[in-house]
Amino acid sequence: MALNGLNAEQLQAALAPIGHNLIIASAGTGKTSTIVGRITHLLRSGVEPNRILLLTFTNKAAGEMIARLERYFPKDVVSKIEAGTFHAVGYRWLKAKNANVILKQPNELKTLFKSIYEKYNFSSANTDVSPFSALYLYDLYSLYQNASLELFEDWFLESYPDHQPFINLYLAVIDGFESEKISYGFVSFNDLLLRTIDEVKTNPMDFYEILVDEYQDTNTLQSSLVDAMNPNSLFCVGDYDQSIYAFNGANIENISTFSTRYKGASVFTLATNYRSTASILSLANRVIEHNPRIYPKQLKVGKEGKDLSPRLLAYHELFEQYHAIAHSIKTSHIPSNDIAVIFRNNSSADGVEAMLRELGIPCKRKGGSSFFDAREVKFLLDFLSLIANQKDIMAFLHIFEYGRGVGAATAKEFYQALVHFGDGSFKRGLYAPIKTDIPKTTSHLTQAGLFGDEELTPTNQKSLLASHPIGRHPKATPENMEFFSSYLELMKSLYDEKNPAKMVRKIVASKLYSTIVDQLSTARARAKNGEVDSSNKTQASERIYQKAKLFLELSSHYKELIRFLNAMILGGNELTQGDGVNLLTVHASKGLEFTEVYVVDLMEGRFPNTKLMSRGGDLDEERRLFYVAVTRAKEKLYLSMASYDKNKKIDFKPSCFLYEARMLKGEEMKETKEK
DNA sequence: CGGTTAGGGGTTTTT
DNA sequence: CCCCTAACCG
Repeated sequence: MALNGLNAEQLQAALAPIGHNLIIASAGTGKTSTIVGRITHLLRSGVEPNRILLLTFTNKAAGEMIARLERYFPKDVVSKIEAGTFHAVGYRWLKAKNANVILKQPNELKTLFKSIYEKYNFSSANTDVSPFSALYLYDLYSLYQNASLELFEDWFLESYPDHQPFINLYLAVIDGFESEKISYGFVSFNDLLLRTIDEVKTNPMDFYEILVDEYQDTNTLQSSLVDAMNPNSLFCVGDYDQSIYAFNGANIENISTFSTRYKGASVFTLATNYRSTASILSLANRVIEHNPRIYPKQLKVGKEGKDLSPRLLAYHELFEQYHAIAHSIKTSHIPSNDIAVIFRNNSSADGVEAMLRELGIPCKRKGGSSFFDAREVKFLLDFLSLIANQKDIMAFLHIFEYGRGVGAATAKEFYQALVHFGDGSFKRGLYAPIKTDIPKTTSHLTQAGLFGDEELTPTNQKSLLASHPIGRHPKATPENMEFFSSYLELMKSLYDEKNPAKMVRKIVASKLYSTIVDQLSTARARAKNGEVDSSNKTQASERIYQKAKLFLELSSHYKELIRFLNAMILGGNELTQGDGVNLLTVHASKGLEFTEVYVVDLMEGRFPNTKLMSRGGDLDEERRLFYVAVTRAKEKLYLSMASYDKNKKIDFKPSCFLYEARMLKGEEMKETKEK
C-alpha cells in the first residue's frame, strides 16, 4: 500500500484528522508520495472517490498522482476522483452544466484589448505621467483579476495613484474589452475561474476533502474558489521558498496566514529531503537563508551515497558557455532524459538548443512556444476556431491575411460582408447567402467586373464563386478571390463533418493549406540575398507537414471540436516534443527532478532578472527561483555563467546568487566591474 | 489617404 | 520569431 513507503513525518501528515491541514513540504521531501498517501488513507477510510478533489498546478502533475493511485486501487475508483488544475477542473464543471465556454488564447485577447485601447485618446489627460501601454494595462488587469476581489479602481489606484488622470480611460477600455469579449463569445483563463466561482456559489459542491498541491502558488482568485466550495476538510501542500508566481498574483500569505484564517488548523512539516545530495542542499540553503523565514525550516539529508560538489562553470562569452555545456552533456554518462538545462529567461533556450543540435544531442522543450506558436499550427487552430465559433472574427482575420493583398482591414470588411449576406450569420453568408447586396464600406475603391475575367481562376472555382456575392465586393481581386474560393471549397467539404481528426485531415490535405505551406516554406527558405533554395524549401515544407501530423494526432483524441480546441488552450503547452535533454525555464521545471542539472546564464540582469524587478518584482522572488532551479538536481549540479555577449556587446557581472552560494568569493565581486 | 508590405529591432515567467 | 515603423502601392 502507498502508506507503507512513507516516513514518519509523511505518514503523520497523510493520516491527519479531517480539518484544515497545511503541509510545509520543502523541495524533494516527498510531497507527491504524501498526497498519494493521503488520498489512499481517505479512500481506505471509506470516503467516496468523487468527494475528493485534487487541485494541482499542471495537468501533468495530476495525471502522475492519479497514475500512482491506480497501482493501489481499481481504475474505476481512481477515475472518479476529481483531479486537475484549477482551470481544467473548473472547465469540466462548466461543461457539465452545458455552459457555453470557448476559450481564447491569451495573446489573442491581448490583441483584442489593444485594439480597443487604441480607440481612446490618452493625450487629453492633463498630466506629465505617461499612460500605461495597452499590453501593460492588460497585464495589470489580469493580475488584478487574479490577485484582488476589490474593485479594479481601488486596487489600481492604491499602487498607481499618479495614474488617477487616466483611470476613467482605463476603465472604459476594460469595459469595452469585457463587452466585446462577450459579443465574440470568448472566455479567458481568468473568466474560467470567475465563472466557476459563480457556478459553485449557486450550486454548492459537496467535497469531503480538497487537496491543493503547490499551495504557495495559489492566488487570491484560486483561494477564493477553494473557500467558495467550502469543503469539510482541506489538505494544502506547499513550500513558501518555492513561491515563484507573484506575477500571476500568487499570494504567499495563503500559506503564512493559513493558521489564522482557518481556526484550529494543523501545520505539518516534511523536512527530510530524499532528492538531492548534501552539498546541493547546503548550497540551496545558503542562498535561501537570505530570504525572510515564515516558518522555521531545517532540512535533513535523507539521501545516501556519493556526493559531488556543485561546480561553477565560468566562460568569457555567452555562446562559449552554451557550447561547453553541450560538450559536457555529450560526455556525460547520465541518460539525456535525466539531464536538464534550466534558465530564467526563455531567450537562453535558443542558444543552448543550437549548440546541442550541433553536437547531435537530442533535446526537448516544452511544447508551448515552439509548437502552438508556429504559424502553420496557428492557422489550423484559427481555421477550426472559426468553425467552432462563427463570431470569431479574429480567427477569420488571421486566415485571410494569408490571402495576397489582404490585410486586417480588408479581411474585416469581407467578414462583415459575409455576415451581412447571411443576415447576421457568417456561416449562412458563406454557405447559402440570402442577401446579395454589398454592405456599405469605408472604401472608395471600386473595382467592378472582376468576374468573367478570363485569367481569373480554374473553372470549378469560378463556378463556386459565380454564385457567391463576395465576388462583387469592391475589395475583391483575382488573387484574393482565388484564396476565398479555396477557403469556400474547403468549408463546403467540411459542412457535415463533426469529427475533429477528420476535419484536420481534410484541411491539411486541402488546396488552401498547400497555399499556406507554400507561402511559409518559401519565406523560410529565403536567404538574405532573396534567393529561395529549393531543397531548403522542401525541408521547411516537410517540417510543416510533420507538425500538421502531430496536430492531427492530438485531435484524434477528441470527439467534439470545441473540446479539442479548449484542451489545446488549457493544456497545450504542457506537451513536450521529442526526446532527450530537457530544456526548461525555472518556472517550467517546478515539481520536476533530474540527475544532472545545469543552471545557465547566472549573471546580474539575466538571473536575477533585474528588468522585472524594476517592474515590481523583487529580489526575494528571484532568489526563490534560484532555489527552485538548484533543488531540481539529484546528483550533479552545474552553475554556469558568461561574462560577455558578443552579439549584443554587453558585459556581465556574475549573479549575486553565485556569491550567496559561495561559489564566488566576496573579493571577486569587487574585481568584476562594469566596463 | 488608407492599406499593405518589407525590413529592422527587441524578447519574463504560466494556467 | 513577433511587433513596430517607414516606404510603397492603388
